[in-house]
Amino acid sequence: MSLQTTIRERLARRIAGEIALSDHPGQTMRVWRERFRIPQVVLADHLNVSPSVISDYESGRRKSPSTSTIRRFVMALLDIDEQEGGQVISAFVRLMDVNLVDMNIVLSMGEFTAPMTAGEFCERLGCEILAGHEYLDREVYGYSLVDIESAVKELGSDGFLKLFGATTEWCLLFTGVATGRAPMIAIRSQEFKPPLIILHGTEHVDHLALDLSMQMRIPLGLIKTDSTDTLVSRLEELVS
Amino acid sequence: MSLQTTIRERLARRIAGEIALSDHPGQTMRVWRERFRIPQVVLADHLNVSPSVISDYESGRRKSPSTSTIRRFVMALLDIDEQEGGQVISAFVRLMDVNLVDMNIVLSMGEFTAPMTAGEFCERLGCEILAGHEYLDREVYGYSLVDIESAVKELGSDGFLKLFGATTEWCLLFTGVATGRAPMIAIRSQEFKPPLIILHGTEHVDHLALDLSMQMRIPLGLIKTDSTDTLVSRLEELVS
DNA sequence: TCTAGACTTCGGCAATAGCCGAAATTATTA
DNA sequence: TAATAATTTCGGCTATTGCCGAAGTCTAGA
Repeated sequence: MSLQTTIRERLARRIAGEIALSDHPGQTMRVWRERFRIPQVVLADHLNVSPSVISDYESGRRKSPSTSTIRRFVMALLDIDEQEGGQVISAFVRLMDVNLVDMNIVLSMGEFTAPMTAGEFCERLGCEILAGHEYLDREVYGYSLVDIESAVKELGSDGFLKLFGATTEWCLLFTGVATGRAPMIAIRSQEFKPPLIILHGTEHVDHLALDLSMQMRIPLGLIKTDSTDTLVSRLEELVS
Repeated sequence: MSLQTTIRERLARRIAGEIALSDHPGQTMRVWRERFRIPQVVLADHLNVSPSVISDYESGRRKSPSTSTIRRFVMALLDIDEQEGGQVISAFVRLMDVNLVDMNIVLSMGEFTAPMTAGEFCERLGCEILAGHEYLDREVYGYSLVDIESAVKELGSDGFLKLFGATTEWCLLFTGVATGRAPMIAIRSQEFKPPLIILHGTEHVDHLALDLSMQMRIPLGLIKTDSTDTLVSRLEELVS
């Protein structure tokens, strides 16, 4: 069994488990279908059913789908994604080794359909750039939104290593930030650096954080959006 | 959300996912119920159904149970185990951080209902003792059977650390062993040592492995059983 | 504004699931 | 060996699911 197969099986099991345990399995089915960005008609076609069948499930008409329905649903998501290059599967692969999504450390992540520059990304997010203006033409391929408090509590240094290694070429956003220095210090000790760092959850960024940003030649942004949920929504809009 | 809750949720999702994805969900339900060592009558009573209902599911009379059935089943397993001290949940907790069971690194594990000495464990397994006879009175609380080839391929040194840290006071068995030196070298570099090491998969153990065993003061056993599956079965008999 | 695409709603029907309870079988324990 | 406990089998009944297909709604794009 290859590692790739193991990862696909683990992702399948993760998805199937979430659906099976959900109080609203239909809603959870929709969440995952939307994460895979597969239209109902495409999924229905793949499963040899009418699109209304998918809609009936997702809308909750059937309160308790059978296990065979779940299995066919999940396998279809993975098969279709693989036929299209495995984009979503690979996004999850990057982070599953240290179970970041499970532990609510990574609140949201996504790969852009086309890369954009750090400057363009900040502009679309309405993000204030504090440092590293001269590096804003770097390309960014995706983002991970990290809850710094959970990360510090629950990850050892090897976990941080994997977190940062997994997100090379992706913007790292940190929420729940106090001064900004903790994530910058953590990143400084890593070999791999993200192309862009964005902080969220504070009005004031420590000048040490700014210094580290300049020292590492990583642009540093700040979002003062009030709510983490709002930030998650806006980020997810950028990848849809 | 506490870490403990996270672990329980992850275990629930793991179990539910396995059942939902299985070609024979009833069999998988039985496998997990037996891992939790819960009789059908106890589970039925907890779920307010007749024992024949559980038997019907597990025997495959219903080919495709609904998600609500799976959810109730899984939650009942966890609830009953918690009412009895969380023995099975804690056995899984020890190993989930590095996803060893997922990756087929740990092929089997179990906690004894009562601790036994290293000597007694070896005797019940029909295991030849190569070294460390004077340490055989140490108590052993459980076992983990590790596929050394998978472990070496897929674990970094931090993974080994967690593997060995998690199994303190449990016998470590290694299968797929060639000479025996690799696991001994790996263990030598760890702070925590198991009370007993047993090798499987070779007829001859390298004398360096024996030296390391004596140096670390860990009894070393050897099982020449032909089949890994047979070993798994016999180990599982010891914890039932 | 119109068209196309995506999704929803819902009636209807066949198939299957959920469960009871009785009787039988198998396994365990005293 | 006998009693007890655990599990299985199966008929039967009600409830729900799986799915079709038609018609409708909403959104996006030309």
